[in-house]
Amino acid sequence: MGIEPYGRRVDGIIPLAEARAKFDPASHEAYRASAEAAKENPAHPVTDDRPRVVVAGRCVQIRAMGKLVFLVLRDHSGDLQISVSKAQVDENAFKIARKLDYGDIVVAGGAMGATQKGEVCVWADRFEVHSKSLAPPPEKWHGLTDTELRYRHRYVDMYANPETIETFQLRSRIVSGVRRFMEGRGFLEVETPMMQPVAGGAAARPFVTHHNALDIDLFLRIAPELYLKRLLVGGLPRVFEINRCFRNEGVDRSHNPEFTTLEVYEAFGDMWTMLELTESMLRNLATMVAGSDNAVLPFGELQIDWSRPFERVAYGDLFRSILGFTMWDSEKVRAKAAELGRENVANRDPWLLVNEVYEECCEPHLDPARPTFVTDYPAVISPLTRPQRDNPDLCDRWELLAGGMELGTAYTELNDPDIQRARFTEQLVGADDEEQAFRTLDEDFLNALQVGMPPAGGLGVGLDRVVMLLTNRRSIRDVILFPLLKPEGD
RNA sequence: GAUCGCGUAGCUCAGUCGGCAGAGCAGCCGCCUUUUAAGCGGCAGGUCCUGGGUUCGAGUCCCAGCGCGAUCACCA
Repeated sequence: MGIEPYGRRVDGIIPLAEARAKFDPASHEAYRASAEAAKENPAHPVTDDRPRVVVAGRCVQIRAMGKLVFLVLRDHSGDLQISVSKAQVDENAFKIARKLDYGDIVVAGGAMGATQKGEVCVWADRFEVHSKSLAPPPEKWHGLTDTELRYRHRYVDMYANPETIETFQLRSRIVSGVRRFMEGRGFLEVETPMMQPVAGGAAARPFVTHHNALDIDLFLRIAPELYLKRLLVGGLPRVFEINRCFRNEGVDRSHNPEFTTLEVYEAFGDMWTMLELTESMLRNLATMVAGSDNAVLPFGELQIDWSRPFERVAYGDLFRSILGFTMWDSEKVRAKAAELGRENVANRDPWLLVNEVYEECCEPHLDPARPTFVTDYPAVISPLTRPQRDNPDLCDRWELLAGGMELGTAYTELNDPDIQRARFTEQLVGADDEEQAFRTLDEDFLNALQVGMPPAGGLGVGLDRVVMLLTNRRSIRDVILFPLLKPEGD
């Protein structure tokens, strides 16, 4: 047909939703009345004051009715019907419309009007295909439901399932909302190494890579913590980073090997300033998503209320209320751990057993519909946290849980280099061979603490999980554009 | 890593007791100026995930593998 199937630049395109909003019933009625009159009396002038638009989109529905073709275009803003009448476009454009395939990317221009059935549509006088789609389209009624195909061919999922593109548009607004909030509080966004010679700041297996020119192994970071604290030492009092972490561990509905975190450090703050900040930020985001101050958002079967103050409970209080004895009662803790099937309970650190009992027995009792701060964690499981002055078994740390997931953790940072070195060393003693391979002592970080780090509050939040909760997506893969899958075998 | 479930046309899915491989949509052809997942009529479309085994005969039963999902484990 002598046409360029892959298009060219087009100016003046507006989103489909914007075009739809331009529809004006009065001018459309006036046009129809004058067209009717002209039919009976050819001398009657046809007046057409309907708004004119130029739009583009991917074709998702086609109904060809002889000399009239109805099609529905879809873009990031929504769907809009285009009506192509043989009488209103040139011969070639009509032939193109007749030969249209699902998935073609189309430009149409014309008057915003409506059909006899009242469907708002563009009555095209311009019609062009700017990209042919050669791949067969997904089924139009059921859509693309195969989860594997949705993740592997996200670009198809995005146009076949509008809620997918909506989720990622919302994710973008949430992340930029986090950024605005943090900047509004006077925090400076920074970027610290993703490739680290020592993988520190969390207890997780890292990915290993290799730098050829330097001939050294590097680890993809499991946390930015130790670098952000160096910035406190260097004199930046309020910093945050939004970036990827990588953990070489299992994959499930709430874990992807690469994930996005917000980490925050505030000089002269503590776990409580971080708690206030986190609660304000999440309430802020939920209000934005809900579009009202009454921020109750659905998450599966749950209705999570983000507008009320979050629950707060001390780790030890929760422990006692559920188990009926205190966590300092190491005999009962051992007995309970043994009952839960733990091996070798006599020789293990009692606080590690406390935490295992806690995670198995207490965490499931928290109301998943209520965001909850659990405070005052055992010090043993928190080596980067400052122990409490009057009770060194505990430390100034909280975790935030909601929807049955851990959303984040914060602490009053440990800034005593001697205690920090002792903590790191204890960890290394407990490490098995595999851990020894990647968990080495970060001497430079300890050196930074010796230079002197101000007391500080620090925070880490899993942004993917925040997005899950705020957009009501049950799998982390639904909020990560390209989640990790095994390569397709052959 | 463990257990369970699933894998059939481009897509969404049926397929009975082991007996010729099916439907709808998409595609192709013809007709049609008002359709709303669907105008009307016709045609074509297969590595039944892969490899073995049992059987006269396997999409179906058995074994092994691959992929995806769910649950668990791991994840201070």
